[in-house]
Amino acid sequence: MRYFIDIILPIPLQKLFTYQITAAESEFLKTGMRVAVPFGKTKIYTGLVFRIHNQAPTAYDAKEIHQILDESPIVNQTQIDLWQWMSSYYMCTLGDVMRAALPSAFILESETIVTKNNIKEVDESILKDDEFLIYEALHHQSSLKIHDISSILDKKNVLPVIKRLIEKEAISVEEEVYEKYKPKLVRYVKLHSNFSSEEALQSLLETLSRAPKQRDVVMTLFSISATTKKPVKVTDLTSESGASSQIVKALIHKEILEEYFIQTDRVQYDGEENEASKHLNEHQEIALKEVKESFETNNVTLLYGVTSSGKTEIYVKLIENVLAAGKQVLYLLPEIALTTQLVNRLQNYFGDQVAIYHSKYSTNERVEVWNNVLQSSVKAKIVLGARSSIFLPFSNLGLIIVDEEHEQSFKQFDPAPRYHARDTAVVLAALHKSKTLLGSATPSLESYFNAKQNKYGFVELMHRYNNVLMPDIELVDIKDKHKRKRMQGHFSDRLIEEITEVLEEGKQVILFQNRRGFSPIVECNTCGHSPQCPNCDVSLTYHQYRSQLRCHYCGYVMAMLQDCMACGSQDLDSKGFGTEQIEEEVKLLFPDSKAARMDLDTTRGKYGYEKIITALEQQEIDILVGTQMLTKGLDFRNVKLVGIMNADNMLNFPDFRAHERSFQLMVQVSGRAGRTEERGKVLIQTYNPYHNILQQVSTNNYIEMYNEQMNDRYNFKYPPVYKQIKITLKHKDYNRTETAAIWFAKSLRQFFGESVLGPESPPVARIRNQFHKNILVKIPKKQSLAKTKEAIIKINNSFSSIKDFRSVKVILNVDNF
DNA sequence: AGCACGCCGACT
DNA sequence: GTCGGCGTGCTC
Repeated sequence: MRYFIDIILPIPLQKLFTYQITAAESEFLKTGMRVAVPFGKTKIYTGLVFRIHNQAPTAYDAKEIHQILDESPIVNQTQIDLWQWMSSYYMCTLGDVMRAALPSAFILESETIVTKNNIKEVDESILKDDEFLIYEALHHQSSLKIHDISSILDKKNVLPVIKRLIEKEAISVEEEVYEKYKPKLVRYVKLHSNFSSEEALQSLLETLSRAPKQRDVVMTLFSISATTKKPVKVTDLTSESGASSQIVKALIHKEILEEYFIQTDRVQYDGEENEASKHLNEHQEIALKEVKESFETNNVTLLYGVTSSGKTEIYVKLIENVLAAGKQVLYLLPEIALTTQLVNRLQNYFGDQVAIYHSKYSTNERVEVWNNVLQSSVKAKIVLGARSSIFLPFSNLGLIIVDEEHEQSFKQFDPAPRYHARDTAVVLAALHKSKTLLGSATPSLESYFNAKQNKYGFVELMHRYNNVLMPDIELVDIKDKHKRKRMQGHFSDRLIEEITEVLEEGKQVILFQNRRGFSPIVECNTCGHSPQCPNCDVSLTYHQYRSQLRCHYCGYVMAMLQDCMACGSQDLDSKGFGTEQIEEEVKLLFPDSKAARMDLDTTRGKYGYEKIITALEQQEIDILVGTQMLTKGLDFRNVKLVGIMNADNMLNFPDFRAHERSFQLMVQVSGRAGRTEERGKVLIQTYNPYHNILQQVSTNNYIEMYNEQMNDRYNFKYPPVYKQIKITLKHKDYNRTETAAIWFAKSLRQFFGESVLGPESPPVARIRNQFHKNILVKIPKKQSLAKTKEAIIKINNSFSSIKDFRSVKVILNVDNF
């Protein structure tokens, strides 16, 4: 009997790969364990065991595996089931899903290691110059990596040289796989065992009397271990005794102290233990009861609670119930380390049972969380994380909460798998036979639609906590203000009045402008030329701080121009405005107040975001200018006024969801105002105060917005009424992209007729020197999604068998919103 | 996706 | 003449 395994490789290939194993290996291996396998001519890849069987492949000889990497599975069957669902629903390969799911430290790659061939002496005269250089280098170093060789020879392609050296039997190469995850070891010290007896200790202290500093260290060690009765960390010892690490080193060297290491988690919560959860008010109690009732008949429930209604407290009560039943909880929230505020709250209630998982975590930190979840450790009873936390190895999930359910950052756009974490969470919960709670103050149309169709349960929470009034929203017509010359820069007289008043009261202001930088377009007043990105079809955005022009699509940067590139005129003007410009105007208008800015440029780095939030909480900032980052669930006690600088640029965004998004964004930003006793104020500046969406925002009328938008969605066949798949073609040659797109669309029309839209060039037709074309397939509810996808895959296959089109990249995006 | 192989222009 | 550019095909 022969044994084989089918494995998933982290590459975008549809097929699984079959390798040979021995009988013993077949006993040991389980689905979900990692193996290192040779792949292609040289490389060694990490694969995940999918299936163990006895069917020998017919078309080829299966290779043997290189190594088994795990003692027990790191991925469970439920996860594999989820991966399969994702790969079929989102039209990507299992390898794509695997790559996204596993922390990168789990996916090892081999590195080619070059060593000297010691078997026989090499006649150095037959070596050419570059060959000799490497041969020579190996006399000093026992092994070299490809990268080292590149730098020795100072050229990119060194493989031919290596090949020649192998032929001359001067060197040999091997592939080395190494573990990327390094457990964090903390250095501890204790008294060397030589001095365990009373006399030895006595004589030691005498010897040390002539070395006062060393004596101090030893005495400090005694006092620390006497008070804490725990192992003593080297860092604690040095800081307590004030001695340098050199002295400790010397003591270790003299065998007076002994060092040892203990493996520790990188992320630890060392705050206070459980604070009892808060009492719910009557509205929250009712909502909680309704959610529980809803879960009796529905797998998914939508909790629609206005901003500041205290949804979190309801979540906390539900989490308590699930924990009491001995199950795990996944709490999903939108991207960014917005977590801080919520993390603190949850840790106050649940202590170190809360684990956190998001993109700013290092790969080592992720492995630790993964392992804690895998072992159902108490440290990971509750996982709080961004979209990728749906991939963690839960074994008995009791509840998934998707907070701020409407947020678009739950959808991954690039790379594949292009999944929506909210929808995937619903499937994941179903696999665990548990429940999903979606929460939002501005539900996405699709979730509200699902609730209305009775697909989801529905619970409302319409009272703000402490009965704080909803903010008072005022629309300011800046067209009129411009006419009457009542504008100063981008500030209307009304906004200035309100800001002044709020600042006098000692309260804070948030100004929202959904565009970063100083101004998006720089234009020459003489010839009208404006600097464009060389790689993308967009004009460069002026960033005054650092005086640069930048492309927001590819990251291209150049110094700000002194004179026009086309005509040399020095009369340059900037059109449009971003957060930077607003911040500057604030500083001019309110010189006595402290202004700060929060956008992608100021929140880089692991703690960039937190710093600004803390400063705002500590009231070190009076006026905060920011992009949509501001909307993400922040809870500020002292903010009384929110100003939206320009509502029109969001409303006019060319996307079928622009109106829905604008509504959500504006309601969410408005919710930041007046979260305590006092009623907050919101000013929205716009050229078109009669726009329906603005009217609906100002009256907080979600239902009216929903009905009106749904009407459009019905009429124009958009989601959630129709399903939709977007196909994007990319290539560096415009004509080829176009012919390819026309061919693709034509083939699609043969199947789907009028449901196919395009091909169309997106607003930014070229990004990073690649031309884009979009085709949209609209799928009526009654049309089979599976059959549609099958047809698309078939078309895609015949597409890529056409020679001219093979180099055109095709991106399939299911539910591209 | 990588990576090797193979075929063409621009340099020592 | 080689170096390195990229188009093509394959990976158990």
